[in-house]
Amino acid sequence: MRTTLSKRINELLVLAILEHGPAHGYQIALAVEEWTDGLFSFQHGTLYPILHRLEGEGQVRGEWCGEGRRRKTYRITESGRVIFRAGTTELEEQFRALFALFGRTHAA
Amino acid sequence: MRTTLSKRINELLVLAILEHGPAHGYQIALAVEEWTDGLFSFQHGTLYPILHRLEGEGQVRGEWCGEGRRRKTYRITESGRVIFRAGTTELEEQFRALFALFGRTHAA
DNA sequence: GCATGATATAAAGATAATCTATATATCACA
DNA sequence: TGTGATATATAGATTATCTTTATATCATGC
Repeated sequence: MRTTLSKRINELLVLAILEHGPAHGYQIALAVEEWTDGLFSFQHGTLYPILHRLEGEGQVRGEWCGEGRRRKTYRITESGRVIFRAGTTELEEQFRALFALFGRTHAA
Repeated sequence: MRTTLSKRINELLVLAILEHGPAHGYQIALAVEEWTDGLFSFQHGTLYPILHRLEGEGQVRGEWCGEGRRRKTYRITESGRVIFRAGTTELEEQFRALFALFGRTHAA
């Protein structure tokens, strides 16, 4: 499975939040938890490396802003948008196949 | 996320196949690949440890059969069936929430 | 003024799980 | 008799997350 399912989902979650507008790490973590009714969540030790990874790959762009308290605001890039759309489509196909199999079994 | 998503899915895949009838490891791997159109698959280095784990937890029962070529046929247990149904239901809820978030973003 | 808890980011180290590779062995077919 | 498919197992490398710790600001109550 070329790259871990969880890893792909985590990255898509971050991109999904940023599709709504710029946000910094802490906000992203809160938004994911809120919008999925707590079914998905991030530990910060998980989230920040993901943000750095996505930034390194050019899918998001971070900018330090505000003085005093350091906050890094992330925005999704055009490349990130393309990857987000492709990724969600692919994941949806995968889960259709998965639940088709589960459903077939339920019926049996 | 109490236990890895991938781990849970992998276990559910095995249980789903065994809900259809007894099978040995190699058959399970083939069936998963076939029934999900190659979207999910197992390396044997992944599958056999999972089978041993599930057996240890009483979700499946394995029995050596046939002489000469060693083949271990697995059957799902009653406990495994209960866990399978609960697990698929839970996973479905989780994915409904996930795709609801993705969809909301698509619309934005 | 100061302690506390929420906000905010980062990175090192432990843990968990899969993947890769290797080993072993049978069977069918050419 | 050699090759490729069938069949299981395990050690070791890799990957990714989780836990923990460190640092720092801000608001609130005492």
